[in-house]
Amino acid sequence: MSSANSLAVDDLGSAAQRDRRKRILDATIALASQGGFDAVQMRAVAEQADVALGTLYRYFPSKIHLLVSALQREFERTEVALRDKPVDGDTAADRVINALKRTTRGMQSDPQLTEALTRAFMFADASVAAEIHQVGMLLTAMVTRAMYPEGHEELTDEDVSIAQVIGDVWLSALVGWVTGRTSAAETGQRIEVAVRLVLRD
Amino acid sequence: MSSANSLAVDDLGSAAQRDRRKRILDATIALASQGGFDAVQMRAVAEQADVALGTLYRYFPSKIHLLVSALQREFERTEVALRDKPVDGDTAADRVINALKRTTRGMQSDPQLTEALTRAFMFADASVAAEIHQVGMLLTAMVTRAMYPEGHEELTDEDVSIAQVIGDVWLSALVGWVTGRTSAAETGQRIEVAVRLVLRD
DNA sequence: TCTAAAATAGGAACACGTTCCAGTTCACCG
DNA sequence: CGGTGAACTGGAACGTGTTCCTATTTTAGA
Repeated sequence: MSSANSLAVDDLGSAAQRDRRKRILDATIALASQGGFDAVQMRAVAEQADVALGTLYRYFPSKIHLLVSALQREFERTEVALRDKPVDGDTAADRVINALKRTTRGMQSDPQLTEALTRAFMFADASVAAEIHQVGMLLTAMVTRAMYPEGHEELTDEDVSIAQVIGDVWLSALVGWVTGRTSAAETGQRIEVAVRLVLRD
Repeated sequence: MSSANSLAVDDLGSAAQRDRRKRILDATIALASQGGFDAVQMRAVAEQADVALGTLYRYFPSKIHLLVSALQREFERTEVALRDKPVDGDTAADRVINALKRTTRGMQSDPQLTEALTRAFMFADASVAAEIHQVGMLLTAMVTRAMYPEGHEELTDEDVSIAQVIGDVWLSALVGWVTGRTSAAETGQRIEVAVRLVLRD
């Protein structure tokens, strides 16, 4: 549980290895997108990625690690997209709401994928803490960037706390939507209300 | 999936059935308390509750239903306890913080149980929506009661939104603690910061 | 009290996540 | 080039959630 993880973090590896990793994550996303969490079966992922089951487990030590890593990759793309094409809005609250709505809309356009990734994220236990933490950082980074779009100097503790609260609400709202308890409209509403509560400029 | 659930909600049933249900939930809590989510194995629950496996599934259609129902029962007890012995505090924020801290402290005194119940709650899918919704209602009820301790006439939409936001943050913080990402102290801190953000009297 | 229906017991069987192993291929070093 | 260890393949095997089936017990109604 300490050595052996030559691939654990973002450890390079050969080009062939990077390619295998990519194929695995691609297969994961494809299966999740089609059938959600239950459809991401380790044997199916291995087959579709053209690797042996044991190899799949060498790259990702569990189904949850696999899905959270997929979520991380998707989130990184989202973050880059938001960076390339920043949201507009006159106040911090408006910008944050727009950023989250854009992201949420993207996820809601692929409900099965969102269900798979969200449930994996929520189900993760302590062994996935590192990956979970990465995703959390990305999320608060996206929120704080929307709060302060310009190349910004310093974030206060309160800024970070606010971003965390917004992130928490966003996750809970997403879980509510994924489990069919709240509609897409209600989800957006709930996020907007929360942002306006904590960001009263 | 539509009829057949004569026991789904809180449907009475005979005294023997109520007793079986209680034994099952007791066994669930005992096993969870001792070994967490993984220790709540359906065969073990059935054996400890002195019930056949098929009977267990007649009462609770899945492990997640079982654990969320256990969470619901625990939460109902918590809610009653809070009602019997209301928190004190001069402002709504103080009272809410005290109520949540008391509850959180209770859960943190049994980490394995909390891990089991929290993870089940977060992993639940659409088929558990009803039970999940109950728990959510209990949570916001606890928060709004702390906000307005007196027999209160009306809650505004904003009151409910505020309580929801607080509940969301509390759940996220709990997940963070359960997965070992945040310490107990940080968890309390995070909740307090959020409450003070949304409840500025 | 007798009988039909519902509930329960007991346990086999299946699905999928996970582990493990024997054999093969690949990458690098001398 | 040959050898050595790591990585990979293919697949068997195991554990636990879930389903299913038959025999037995309990319950409710006539």
